[in-house]
Amino acid sequence: MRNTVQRQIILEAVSELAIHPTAEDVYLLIAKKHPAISKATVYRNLDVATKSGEIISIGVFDGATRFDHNNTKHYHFVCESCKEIIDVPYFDLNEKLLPFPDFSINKIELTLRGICKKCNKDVAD
Amino acid sequence: MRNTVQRQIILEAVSELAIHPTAEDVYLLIAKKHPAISKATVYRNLDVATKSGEIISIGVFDGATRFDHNNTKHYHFVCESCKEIIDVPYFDLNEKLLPFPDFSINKIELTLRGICKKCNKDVAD
DNA sequence: TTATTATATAGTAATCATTCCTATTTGTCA
DNA sequence: TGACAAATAGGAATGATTACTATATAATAA
Repeated sequence: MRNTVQRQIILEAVSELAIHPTAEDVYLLIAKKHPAISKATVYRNLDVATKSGEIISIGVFDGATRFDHNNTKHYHFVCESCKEIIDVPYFDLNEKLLPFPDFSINKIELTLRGICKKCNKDVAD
Repeated sequence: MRNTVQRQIILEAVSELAIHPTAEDVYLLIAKKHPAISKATVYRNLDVATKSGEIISIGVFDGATRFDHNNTKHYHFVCESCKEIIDVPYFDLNEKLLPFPDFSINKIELTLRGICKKCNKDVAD
């Protein structure tokens, strides 16, 4: 894997956006300062970085894949009202998964859906 | 909601396919016996049935949404080798989620990824 | 440092999943 | 049975992503 300028810029953009951007989000942010970087390069680099574990890809809604610069173990909460995706701290599920020895588990994806604190408050107002 | 012939046929196909078919899978199965049913009708009915809770939609990979005739609470395991999607029995996570009172949770989506028993055996051979 | 070479890129076309659109059909209910 | 709103068929349009190809550029060795 070659260390290209584009690759650096793309990964920096994922970190800068922080809040689980789509490939399109990343492309749009980059395009301001680096209009020559093509969308295909953004997609390819996000894919490569996901496979190498530098970032995480999550599929939560709308079809568009989202990317997470936080590559440590954690889960996600999606607010059905404001659509915000909030990181949920990791907790261990080993004991819960003991009853399923047939599955050799490499990865656990947990997505909670509901209403976030802020949106609940809005309703109360 | 009107009870159309197409609707019945589509929901029967989801049950018949059982193993988490895509809209395309459903369409192809139906097309054999009912070539006049359009793909748009398949998509629309799968969407309506998902919203009414008759079936469940899951997004696991490939971009294509998959549908589950089993509309009871349960989780999924995706084999990274054979790509099979296997239902995992429901287990309660309430105690694990107590530390997150800010989230008003309506739905829990848990997807495990790894290698299924059958594929693990194949490697051993 | 320079030449070599294989990999990455830019730009665009193509593909795939899904939704939209509209004339026509068909459940439903009076 | 008739009226009408809702659903359908079929195809066009959209949005996300991948494929393609000529060109550019990291990496490596001389």
